Amino acid sequence: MSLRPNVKRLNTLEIVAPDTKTRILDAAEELFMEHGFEATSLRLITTAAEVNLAAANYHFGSKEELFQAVLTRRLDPMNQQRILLLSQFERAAEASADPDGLTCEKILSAMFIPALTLARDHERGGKNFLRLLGRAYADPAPFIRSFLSLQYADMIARFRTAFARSLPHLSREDLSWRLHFVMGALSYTLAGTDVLKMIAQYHPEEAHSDELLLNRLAPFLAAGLRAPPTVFGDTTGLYSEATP
Amino acid sequence: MSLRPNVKRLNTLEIVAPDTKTRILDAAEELFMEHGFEATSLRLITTAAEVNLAAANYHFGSKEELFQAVLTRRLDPMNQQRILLLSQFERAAEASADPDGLTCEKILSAMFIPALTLARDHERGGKNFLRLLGRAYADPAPFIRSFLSLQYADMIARFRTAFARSLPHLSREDLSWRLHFVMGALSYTLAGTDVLKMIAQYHPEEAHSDELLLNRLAPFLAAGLRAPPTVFGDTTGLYSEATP
DNA sequence: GCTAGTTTCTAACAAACGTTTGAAACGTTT
DNA sequence: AAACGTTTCAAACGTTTGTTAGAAACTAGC
Repeated sequence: MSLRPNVKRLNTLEIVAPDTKTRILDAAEELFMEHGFEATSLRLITTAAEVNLAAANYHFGSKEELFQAVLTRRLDPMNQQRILLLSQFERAAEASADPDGLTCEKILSAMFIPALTLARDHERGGKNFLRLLGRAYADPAPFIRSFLSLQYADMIARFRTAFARSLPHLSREDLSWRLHFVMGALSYTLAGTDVLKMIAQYHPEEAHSDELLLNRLAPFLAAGLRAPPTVFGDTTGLYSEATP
Repeated sequence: MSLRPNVKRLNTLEIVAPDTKTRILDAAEELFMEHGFEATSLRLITTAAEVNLAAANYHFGSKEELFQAVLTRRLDPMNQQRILLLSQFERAAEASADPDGLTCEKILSAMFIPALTLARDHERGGKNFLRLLGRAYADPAPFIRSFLSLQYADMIARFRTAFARSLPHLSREDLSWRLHFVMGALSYTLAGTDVLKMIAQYHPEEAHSDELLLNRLAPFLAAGLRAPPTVFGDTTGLYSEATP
């Protein structure tokens, strides 16, 4: 795999600028992150990409399709990498004849590592993309919501069965809720700006901030996942006693 | 307190339409939620509010100030209610001479209940507002970020000390991280559209969906908060073994 | 029925919006 | 050097953008 994908390489040494399509995607990724889908204009994108205005519509059809292309470019490989990593972990656990199978932490790390790798690899692009993803999660536009749930369906289904095997005490409903909470904490953490500040605050010298993050988040979520199941009809009194 | 705040009440019975300021706030709340700050135009807002265009600038000064007014209107009371409820819980625990003080679940419920109450009380407004808040969290615009961190500072500080008392085994750093994760899961859950679908899927007949949500989320997060503290310099091998 | 103060209104500003069209320029293959 | 399919380009379409100035309409006190 090339170190700089989508960059035309002539002869043996000379490297020319990325082609129009890639330059539009790069500029769009940054600007959609900064302003959101609706508020980002094609003029702003094509100007930043140093490309003619009509090139966006020519290569991608419409603004919506461009937005989906920006997401697909990184989201699709990331989710496939997650599935691949999970399968590797499962095979390794089978080979060692581990009676308990995979731990929650292990499954969680199969979800996190591809995201963290993405954030680190593409210097600015990766972090920008995760923040863009965080914005997309919060956008109620129908075409974004249906696109995202379609993109995630396979990967979520795959991890759900893995968690179900690792957490046999949970009902299907409990597992659904807790998977939802896990996704929330993960996307919020990866998309937020506060995490960077927090790492800088406590470990200003540290270089391996991803590992640091993973070692905080995985135990927290694993403990939540392993909590006792919800008792049917349980009223802990947490809610009722404080509300009229 | 009136059942319908900001609604002018004449004599004893007659109720007239809300005043211009409130109508602008209501329309802005819904439209900012739907389109985000940048992509929502003052013309769209004032048209929906059935109010003259210039009224928005006259009453609020600018679009940014209008946005902050929309947030402050509900966020400020909600956070004050959270602090109040936490104080009530603390006094009750002191009165009963509970040796352990407040449980995590109790502190968490002091955070959740005001938010859930908000979502239920104002029929559409409350749910819209929480989703708007979710969007605002994901918006990197500087004036939004600084406004939000200012709005939350007091409330977060208050709850941090409460959690610190309840979780003495956690270092200051561990607590910071886990509070961050808690806020992430909470805001993601309250803002998301998927929660409503999930409740409808598993409990289509149920009416008390807030209590249901609280009874799922609080135990999950409490278990995460109570997880063993991070060991200094610990490398669980979760990260390193799967990355080059 | 006048006055003072508050609120609403019309009108206007230059600038930017997504998309389409048809011509110009490009690199390859006959 | 002609003909090809692909890509880039300038120009234009009718709408819409946040904000402001000043006129008009309203509400209250006297």
